[in-house]
Amino acid sequence: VSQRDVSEDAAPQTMHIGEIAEKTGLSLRTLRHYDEIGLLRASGRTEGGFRLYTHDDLQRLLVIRRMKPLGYSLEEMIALLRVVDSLHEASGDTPDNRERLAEFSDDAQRRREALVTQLGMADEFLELLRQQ
Amino acid sequence: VSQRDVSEDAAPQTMHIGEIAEKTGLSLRTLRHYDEIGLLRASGRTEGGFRLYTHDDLQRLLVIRRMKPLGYSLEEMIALLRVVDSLHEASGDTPDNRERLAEFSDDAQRRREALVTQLGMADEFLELLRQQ
DNA sequence: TTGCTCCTCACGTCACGTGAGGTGGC
DNA sequence: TTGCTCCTCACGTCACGTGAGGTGGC
Repeated sequence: VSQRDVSEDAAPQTMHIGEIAEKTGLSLRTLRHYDEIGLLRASGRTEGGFRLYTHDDLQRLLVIRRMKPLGYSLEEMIALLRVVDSLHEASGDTPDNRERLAEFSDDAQRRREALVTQLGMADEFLELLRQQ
Repeated sequence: VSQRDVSEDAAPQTMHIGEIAEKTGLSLRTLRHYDEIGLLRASGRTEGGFRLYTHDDLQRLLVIRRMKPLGYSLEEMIALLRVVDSLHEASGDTPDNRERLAEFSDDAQRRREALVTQLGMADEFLELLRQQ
C-alpha cells in the first residue's frame, strides 16, 4: 500500500512496460489502456516519462488476466477489484462490502458455468469437423 | 442446396428473424449483421421485405453459434464454412480442400486447448475470490 | 384497425490495434 | 553514439448495440 520513491536507496525492483508485457502476456497497448482508464495505473514514472511497475502491479495484472476469460468489462473489473481492496482495509470491512463481494462471487460462478457451456459447444463443433 | 420458391405449394416452413433469434439465442442485430456480411444470408424475403429463414439456415446458424466460443473472426467462419460446403460437392472434394479442412481442424483443436487454459485461469480467479 | 414484428439507415461502443513522429535509458 | 525501448496522439477495427423513423403481416 505504501508507495515507495524510486530515488530511495535499495530501490525495489521496478519494471518497465516491456517486461510487464512479457510476464503477463498482455500487449503494450493493453497495459497503456489499463493505465489510461484506471484499471491498473503504473505506480510511477521515470524522469523521462517511462512507466514504472512494481511487483504488486504485476500481481494485480495477473489477477486481471485471470478475470478476462469470465468476460468482465473493464469497468466491472475496476468495481470488483475496488471491493476486494476495500475489504483488505479495516475501515472497508463492512457488511455492505461483504454483500457486494458475495454478489460478485455468485456472478463469477455463473460466468464460469457459461464458460463450461461454451466449451461444450466448442466440442460439439469439433465433433462436427471430425465427421467431415 | 436447391432453393425453393416461397410461392410454391406446400411451402416448407420458413421462419421470420424473430423465431430464428429465439431458437439460436442470437440477437436480431447479430442475424442482420451476418446477413449483411454474408456469413449467413436469409434464404429469401417476403414481398414486404421480411427476411425468411429455412430449416437449413437454422442448422447453419446453430453451427456458427458453436464456433463462436473458439474465437473465430466472422471472416474466418466464412472461410471455414466455405471449405466444408465445397467438400460436400463432388467438384469441390479436392486434395487442396481436404488439406484446408485439416488445417482448420488443427487450428480448432488449438483454440479448444486455449479455451481450456482460460477455464483454468477462471478457476484460479474463483479460488482467489473464495479466499477473501 | 390495432399492435406487434420487421425494415433500413446511421451513429455509438468496447477493447484495444496500428501507424506516425518523437525521445529516453543503458 | 547507436539502437532498442518507450512516449503521446489519433485514427482504425471488429462485432455488434441502440435509437430513429417508417412499414409489413395476421
